Amino acid sequence: MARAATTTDAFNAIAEPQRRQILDLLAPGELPVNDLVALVGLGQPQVSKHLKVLREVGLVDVREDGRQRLYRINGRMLKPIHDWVSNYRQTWEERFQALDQVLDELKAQEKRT
Amino acid sequence: MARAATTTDAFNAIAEPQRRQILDLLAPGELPVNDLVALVGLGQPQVSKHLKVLREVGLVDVREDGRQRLYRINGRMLKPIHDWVSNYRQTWEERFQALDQVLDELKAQEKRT
DNA sequence: TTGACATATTCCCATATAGGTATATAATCT
DNA sequence: AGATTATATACCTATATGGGAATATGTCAA
Repeated sequence: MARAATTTDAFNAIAEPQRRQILDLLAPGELPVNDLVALVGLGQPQVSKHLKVLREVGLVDVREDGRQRLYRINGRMLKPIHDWVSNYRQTWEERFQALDQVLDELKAQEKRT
Repeated sequence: MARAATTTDAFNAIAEPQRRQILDLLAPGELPVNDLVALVGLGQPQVSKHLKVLREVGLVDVREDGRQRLYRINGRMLKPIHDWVSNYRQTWEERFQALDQVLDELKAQEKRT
């Protein structure tokens, strides 16, 4: 068996750095394809193909405007990733937990005084 | 160019569902390979190969114990993913959008008065 | 030492990829 | 209609993949 298709889910779609960059560029607001082409260092067909992948997993929506296609982000599909990764937050945030505890104690003390 | 190697970074490594499952199984605590083989529906060589990928991107650590290798999770490498995804949280948290709207209205009203 | 157990490695194969180039489709302008 | 612009699609190629099967490596036990 080969690797799962990039269009399988958001996990596979965002494994490609260029596609993450495209999403980052779309974050401030919708953009036509050619603007993305100018911003990403890639040819127009390549950008269109990345956009197709992002479309198929629902990470972007398109709107037609004359001969342009305005792409906009739809981050809802990132939630599963966020949820999954969040389960491991404590693994890298132990220090923060300790800090939180200290802060809580300080707060409690402050209240008492 | 082909797809980036699975060992390129955590993004690529966790695109594979079986590898996410392995991490989930390791979440409660370290496990030897054979336990993982029993829990995942895969052959031992396959599991070993997935573990190799996870090792190479630093998502798991190994400890030798006799003839067993005890694998343990190291979620630090998930933080970049968490950070990147978190930038899009507002996209799926409607409450924030509603809140933003309220704030905008308040601002507009404030200007008018 | 011989054998059983635990894990890693090698070889095989079908498949999807990312980027490149050329072309198709569609909308707008002259 | 013909030319130009904006985007999508088709085709090509090198490459890494994930699973299967067989085998290698290493450790313990009798």
